[in-house]
Amino acid sequence: MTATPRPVGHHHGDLRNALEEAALELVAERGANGFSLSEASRRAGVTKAAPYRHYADREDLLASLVLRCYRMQEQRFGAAMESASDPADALAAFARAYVQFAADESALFQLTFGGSIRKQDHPDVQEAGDRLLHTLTEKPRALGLEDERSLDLVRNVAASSHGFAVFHLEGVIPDLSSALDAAEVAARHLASDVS
Amino acid sequence: MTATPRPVGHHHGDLRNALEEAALELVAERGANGFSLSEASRRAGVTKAAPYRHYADREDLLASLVLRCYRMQEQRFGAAMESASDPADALAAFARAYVQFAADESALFQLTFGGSIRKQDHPDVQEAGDRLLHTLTEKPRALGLEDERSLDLVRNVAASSHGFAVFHLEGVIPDLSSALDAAEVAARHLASDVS
DNA sequence: GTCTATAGCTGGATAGAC
DNA sequence: GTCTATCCAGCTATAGAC
Repeated sequence: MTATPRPVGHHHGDLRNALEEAALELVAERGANGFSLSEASRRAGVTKAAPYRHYADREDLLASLVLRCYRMQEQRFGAAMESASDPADALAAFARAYVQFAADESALFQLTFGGSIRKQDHPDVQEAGDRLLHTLTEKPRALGLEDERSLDLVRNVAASSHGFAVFHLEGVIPDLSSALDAAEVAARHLASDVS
Repeated sequence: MTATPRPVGHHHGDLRNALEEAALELVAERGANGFSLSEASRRAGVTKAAPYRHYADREDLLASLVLRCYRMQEQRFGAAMESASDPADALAAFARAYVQFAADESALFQLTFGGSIRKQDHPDVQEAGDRLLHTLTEKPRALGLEDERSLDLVRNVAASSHGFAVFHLEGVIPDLSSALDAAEVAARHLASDVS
């Protein structure tokens, strides 16, 4: 969104990236469904045959973006929790980072969770999602939580935060600060749970 | 889903309904994007010109389904909270009903929140969503909460529950009972909030 | 690794008969 | 209120030249 995809003429070193950026533009403009290989190729400055050198088909490009989403989340959420010194703070930071990510990367987020791709058909995507969850449990675990408890909490905080993120994007909670705060409050409550 | 849409030949009394049922079938089979007027018409046993007697265009049919979703939610969530005798119980019941609804009516739910329609373009949809939220605040209000507090709580519980609903549908929390329980726990925590 | 060209299909929407 | 017929646009995907 910030990186201008240069008005290219012929060949760039990185068509994959140009196509994926164009795809995100399309999703941002037209909604989760508004993506087409043809239009993305047009915007990347290549013909619509070119993508097939890099992707098996249309879905494959989308799947690549979903993977990118998981990778970015792993990085951002990990960074957000890094400096926390107890599980509650870690989960609070995670919740805020979750909502913030959805706001910052709304196209990617919508694409990942808008049902645009059938994740069952892409084992690597499915697996990346699982791995993300497990990676994120490491921090709270390192801060003293049991394995299973940490996994449960991370999953529940993620779920709850997801709802606040969606409600923010949908305009039900228009104010980002409110959404961030609400997600954090919910996360801290879940973290204090003793059941 | 339970009502077989009869193998019709010509004219039914209720093409609108037949088309909308077919649309939900399509969403269930192919994902939130898998809907097309052509295919829905085919399944309803009419030509693809017929829908235009009932809908301005493709989006109009989808919008009608989103309205149906809001109407059903209003009814189901209202019923769920009915017998509650204090705000916490009401919100707990609301949370469970929210997740249960998503599970029962997953096609309708995905369609409503999967970005299939641009709600901005349909003022009636936007308004129905707002009204739903306000209607739902009545019960907790009747049980003693202040107006603003009730609205905030209902919105936050809805958001949190939404996340659990989505995570259940996405397979992150595969077990429905777990999702229901987790949503309820989160709701009760939010309800006990004093900030 | 990208281009041109093309095949083949599906979908949205309209006009006019019944 | 549905049908037939038709138009046009857009998309996915492949073949073969450069």
